[in-house]
Amino acid sequence: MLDTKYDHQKVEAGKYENWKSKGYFKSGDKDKKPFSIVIPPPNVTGKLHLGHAMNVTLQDIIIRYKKMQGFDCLWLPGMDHAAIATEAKVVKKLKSQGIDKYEYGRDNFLQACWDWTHEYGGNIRDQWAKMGIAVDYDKERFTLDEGLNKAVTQVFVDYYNEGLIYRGEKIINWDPEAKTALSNEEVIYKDVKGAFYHLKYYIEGTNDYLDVATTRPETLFGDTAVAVNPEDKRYKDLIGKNVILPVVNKLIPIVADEHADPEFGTGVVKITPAHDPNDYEVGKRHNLEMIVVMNPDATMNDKALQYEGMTREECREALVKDLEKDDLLIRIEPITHSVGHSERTGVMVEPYLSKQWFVKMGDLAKKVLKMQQDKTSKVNFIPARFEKILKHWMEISYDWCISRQLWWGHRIPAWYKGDEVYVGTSAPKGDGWVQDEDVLDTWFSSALWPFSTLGWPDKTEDFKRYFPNDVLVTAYDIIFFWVARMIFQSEHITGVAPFKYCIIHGLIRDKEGRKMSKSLGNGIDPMDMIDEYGVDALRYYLATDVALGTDLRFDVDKVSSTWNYINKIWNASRFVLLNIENLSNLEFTNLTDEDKWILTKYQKLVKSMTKHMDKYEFNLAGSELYTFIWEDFCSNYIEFSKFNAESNTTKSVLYTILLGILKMLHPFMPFVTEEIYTKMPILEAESIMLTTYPQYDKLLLFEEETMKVNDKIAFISAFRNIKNENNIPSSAQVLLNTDDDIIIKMLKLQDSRISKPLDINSYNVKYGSYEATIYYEKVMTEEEKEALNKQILNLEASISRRKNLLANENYVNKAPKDLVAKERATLAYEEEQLKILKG
RNA sequence: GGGUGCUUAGCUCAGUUGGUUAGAGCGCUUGCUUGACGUGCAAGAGGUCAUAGGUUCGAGUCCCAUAGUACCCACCA
Repeated sequence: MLDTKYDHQKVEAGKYENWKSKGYFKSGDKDKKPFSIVIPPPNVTGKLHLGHAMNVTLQDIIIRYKKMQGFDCLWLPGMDHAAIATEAKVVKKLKSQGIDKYEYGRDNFLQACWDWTHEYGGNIRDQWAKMGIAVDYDKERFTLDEGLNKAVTQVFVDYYNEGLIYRGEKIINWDPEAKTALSNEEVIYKDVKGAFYHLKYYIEGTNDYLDVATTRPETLFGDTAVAVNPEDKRYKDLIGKNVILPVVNKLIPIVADEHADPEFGTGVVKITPAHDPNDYEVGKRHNLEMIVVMNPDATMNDKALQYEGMTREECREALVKDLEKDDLLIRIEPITHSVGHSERTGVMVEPYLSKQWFVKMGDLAKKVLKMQQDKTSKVNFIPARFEKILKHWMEISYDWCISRQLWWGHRIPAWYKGDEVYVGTSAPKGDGWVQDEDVLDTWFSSALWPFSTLGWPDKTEDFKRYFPNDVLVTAYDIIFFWVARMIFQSEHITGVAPFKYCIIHGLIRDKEGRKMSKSLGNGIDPMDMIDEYGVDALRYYLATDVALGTDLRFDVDKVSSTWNYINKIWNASRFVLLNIENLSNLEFTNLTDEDKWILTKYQKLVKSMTKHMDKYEFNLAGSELYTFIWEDFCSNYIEFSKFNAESNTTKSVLYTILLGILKMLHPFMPFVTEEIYTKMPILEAESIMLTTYPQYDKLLLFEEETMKVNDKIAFISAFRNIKNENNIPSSAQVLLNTDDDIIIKMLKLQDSRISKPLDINSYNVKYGSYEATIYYEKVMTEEEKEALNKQILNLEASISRRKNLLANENYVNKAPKDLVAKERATLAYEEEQLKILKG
């Protein structure tokens, strides 16, 4: 039997291990229809935060629901090697031991990364277990395991042969801390305080100068031109002439280019093709020399003359001082502008001319846009609006820089010998070939995740059975990084979308709506929540508090009130179990109106729950279930059942409803439902995980009785209202127009019922066919009179509104019939009420 | 500059294909040791659904405009 109190720690203990060891999470039953999800792989060295908790909860709800509906569910778990993130951590760790990465050497370093991976990967698995997620551990993958390495290499080679991957010297985003290239998506723009430095670029052979404004004076060593707009009248005559580059004292041309905006600043731009993406384009158009002025660690190189060896910041300071001394500085104008920073290391990104590998995006993106136009082939986003983010990215997509100057990752399968390049799945024959030192962007491998995890490029059974995936669940901030890339990779490589539905949820913020971050110290560890309130409460809250795609403001009080809800379920179950202990066979003869009422409500609930679950409307599913459990089942049916406790039929109904509730709750709160389920006197299977989801049966609807009981409940409520509002004691005598046992017992009228009217003031209560007169004399206070008047006025207004409505032929003819009928009934009720109030 | 949300009760949020006195949790008021639960029960107060138009018999819901707010993308020499 259940304890008197819900104890989440006790309930959760041991269950996950049991499910896992019994093999309930495993996929592969060929007699069933397949259903597959791949988990968004968390960084192997990371720690699950609330965002992950929400993400895996939603997936687990889907998986458990589909399992109960008879699907062969594969939920494939795994982790991401997270190239730059992991490498940064390992570098830091080695550094703390006094070891330098480069001195340590590639092989040793990689060994250190693997050690780190094995040490931390277990943490994630422990946290998954705490969350209770039904992933198939037999299928677990790692983005850097042998099979995925094979897939990555194959894709690289194929793309190269198709001309979709190329190596070229271009401006890329350089992270001087990690000393690697980054993709545009890995750059975060932040507003920082800076300045426009207005410098004098003297025009050759004159004493005139151009006022050139720059936020980055230290890059002037790489200037190979200044540009003006061809339409700018101020400078038209100067086009083709030269200016003297300050400090360097060399001549550079004045070129005409659209890039220079006459409206912006002075209309003159210095062109540094090797350190600015726009200038790079200008440089290409005008065939300008491209001079890199920095080392990979963003210190100045020999092109910076006497400033060589200084950092960017030191150089700027010293240079500005010197310019001022030489009267080459006009003024410094403070501004706030946005500057790119590395997502991982946080340092200012340096636009940097460098030789890298790229994926040519144009055609791949177009193919995705085309695929999305076809309803049968597209990825369906839920909510649908997020498809626009995908489309937008596909429209603007620039070539993707995929090489990283790191060691922890998939090594690029390219070998060089002099000017020769060889790209292949294994090293070329012959001597003198040297493999590319670089590895691939971590997102290159995760982009293949939906099929590489299933054995592709081999045509494995798993690949044939579980690809394309049915659903992918992720947050909207990852659409650019991951979702978009999975889609174009899959479209090109397999010819189809990687998944049919892409479910997008929001981010978790703190109670004030701020992002959770280390610096603010407002982060909440899901494991702490689980300790305090239990994982069932956390899961239910995360899945049902907000609509899909909306950010959630995390409120501990709500987790706490979810705990109360579970406690309520626990106690209701306790009551039912106490009453059906000796139930051995189900019996549905002689159903009372109340039995029929709850069975009907239950059927309607099943229908609507199935609809919501199928549409991934978990918040709606949650609240309907909540209302049914708390209002219909606990407040009403359980109370009714107390008057019929010995009946085997009542017991059977209690059992049926409780079982159904537990099943429908199970995807949301797996632990407590399992605990209660196993205490039921009749079991469908040894675990609730193996039971089937309730099926809607329209033959079990009893509309007439349902309406009758609805009236009874409304009548009971109206009676209590009158009693409460008027402070009528329980001893007041009551004349009832019905012998209904439920009404009498619910209102506790057994002793105060009378059979004839009394000749004193009375209160009248009426709903539907039920009517009561309560004999209790009381003088009204002014306040009460006022309240009564207000009530009367409201009623009169409502009645007249409703009369107009029902007099409107358009409404009566066009509106659904049952609605019109309901309106008529309400009107009748209101008129009765008015009569009573006017007394 | 382009885009996407949001604005509903004191707070945090729901609100299915438009259907007529708008829901929940928490908070608030009143009463209650009712034999599953005081982590509870019963009753209640509280909203001109941001503003202004339009479509419709009917708008929180659809359309247009405005304001506030948040985020994304681009630009920022």
